[in-house]
Amino acid sequence: MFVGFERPLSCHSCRISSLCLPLGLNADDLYKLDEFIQRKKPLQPREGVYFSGDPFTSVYAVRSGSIKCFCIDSDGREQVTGFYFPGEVFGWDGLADEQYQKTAIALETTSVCQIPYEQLDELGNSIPSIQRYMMKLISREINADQRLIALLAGSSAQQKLSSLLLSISDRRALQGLSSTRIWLPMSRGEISSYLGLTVETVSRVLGHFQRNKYLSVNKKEIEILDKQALRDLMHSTEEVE
Amino acid sequence: MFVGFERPLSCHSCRISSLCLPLGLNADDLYKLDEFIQRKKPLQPREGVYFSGDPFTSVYAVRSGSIKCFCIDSDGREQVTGFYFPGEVFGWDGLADEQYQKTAIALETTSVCQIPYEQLDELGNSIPSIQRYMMKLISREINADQRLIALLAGSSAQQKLSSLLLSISDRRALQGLSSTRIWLPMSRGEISSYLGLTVETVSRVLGHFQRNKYLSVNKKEIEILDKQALRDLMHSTEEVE
DNA sequence: CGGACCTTTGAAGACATTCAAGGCCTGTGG
DNA sequence: CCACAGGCCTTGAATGTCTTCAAAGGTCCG
Repeated sequence: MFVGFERPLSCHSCRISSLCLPLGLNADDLYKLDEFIQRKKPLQPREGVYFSGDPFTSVYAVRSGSIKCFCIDSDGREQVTGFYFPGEVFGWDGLADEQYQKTAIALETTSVCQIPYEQLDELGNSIPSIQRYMMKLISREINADQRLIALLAGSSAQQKLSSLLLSISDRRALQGLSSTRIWLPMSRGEISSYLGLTVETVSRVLGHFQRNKYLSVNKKEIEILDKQALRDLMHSTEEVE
Repeated sequence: MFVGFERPLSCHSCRISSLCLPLGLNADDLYKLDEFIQRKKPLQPREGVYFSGDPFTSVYAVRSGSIKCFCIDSDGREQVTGFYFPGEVFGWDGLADEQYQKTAIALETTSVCQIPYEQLDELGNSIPSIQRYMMKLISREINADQRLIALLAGSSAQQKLSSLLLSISDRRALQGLSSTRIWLPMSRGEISSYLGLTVETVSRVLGHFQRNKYLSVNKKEIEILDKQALRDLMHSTEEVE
């Protein structure tokens, strides 16, 4: 059974809040749900889960590893719309029009659970708590997206990076991993696309954070040295040098 | 009964695709649904529908007028996350955590239908098509949000404005109104917040569009003179000045 | 008529981008 | 094992877009 955790902490994330525990599912219901969830064999790095235009069949929960969702916009550039870590659910973008709007690929060796929507839907019809839970999951994606909108619309490069790093830190912590030593599965280019910046800017801001001893950066390994400084960065328009 | 239309056309919108017609609801189901939808008395301009922190009770459909949703971010500035026009549904932001994350207010004299979620949920349990429809509605909000994310992350001021104007134009057309002569219910400040720009930039870009004969602008009345030019603007990185 | 608010416009400045070059790491083939 | 090609990341300098600051014109409403 894939296990998740409670509550998203900031933007960037839409967690499955433990499909098992908190919603009053009894063992029987749980078993039914578990029954049709498919554990696919691990995905290789860059391997796709679904592609833009594919017919919508399922949503997915990350078990281990990480996923990025993106689309190609009119001028041919890849636009990343989300990163998903263990315990988080992705794939709702296909529901509205019965085909996926985005492409989802693994950033590293990753395993996901496939949850066929047809069956989830049927199960939801017989078990209201499942239905209600599903709605909350989707709604959570909306909240995460809208927080990202606020971030993109109203923040500086430093604030954006800071927000993303803190979010990943929190999400890693939920997996029981260190919240200060984190490993970024995505490239600088993917970060920059997600945050609406350029690679150079991402690189420079990371350099700046490092010089200020907020972080220590070693390629994709980041150690957060001063979490409070990063948090402060986000709550004020004026900033320490 | 509030009536809606099919398919969102771009970002910025999450339409209710006619709660009545396309989903195989029979007259009976329809009656049940209609029964508990509350038509509230018209809202005055700036009057609130719900406020950030209020307990979640309902989603709302715009019948006439327009709504903006926004939150106040850490530095006290208002961050607009969406505009909603007739036929569109808002309020899902409250579902995940059982309280509204945003504040929703009327931009003009506006009437909305209140759809109590508790009852909608119960109805959904007995009528699967309603349930399924509800999921699609939410999913549509996700798609709209993600398109907005792509717009905010990857576009210039001109592209952002252009995208918003075209979207409003299309949505107005769905109401049977002119798609070229449109009236903006929101202020420049609200537009700028939504698009992640400043008022001055919005004003300048509108001026620029006007000088280029893409638009004719008279305060909140906009006439689109060259829709293709606006569309072209969005699909190329290089542009005719 | 007066004041508040919204909008426009200008000039200066900041922040992020663009362009360019070099470094580092990885994998491949000699 | 080393050489080399190709990513990816970093750094610098110049440019540009958007913002900030400032002021003035409009409009609405008392």
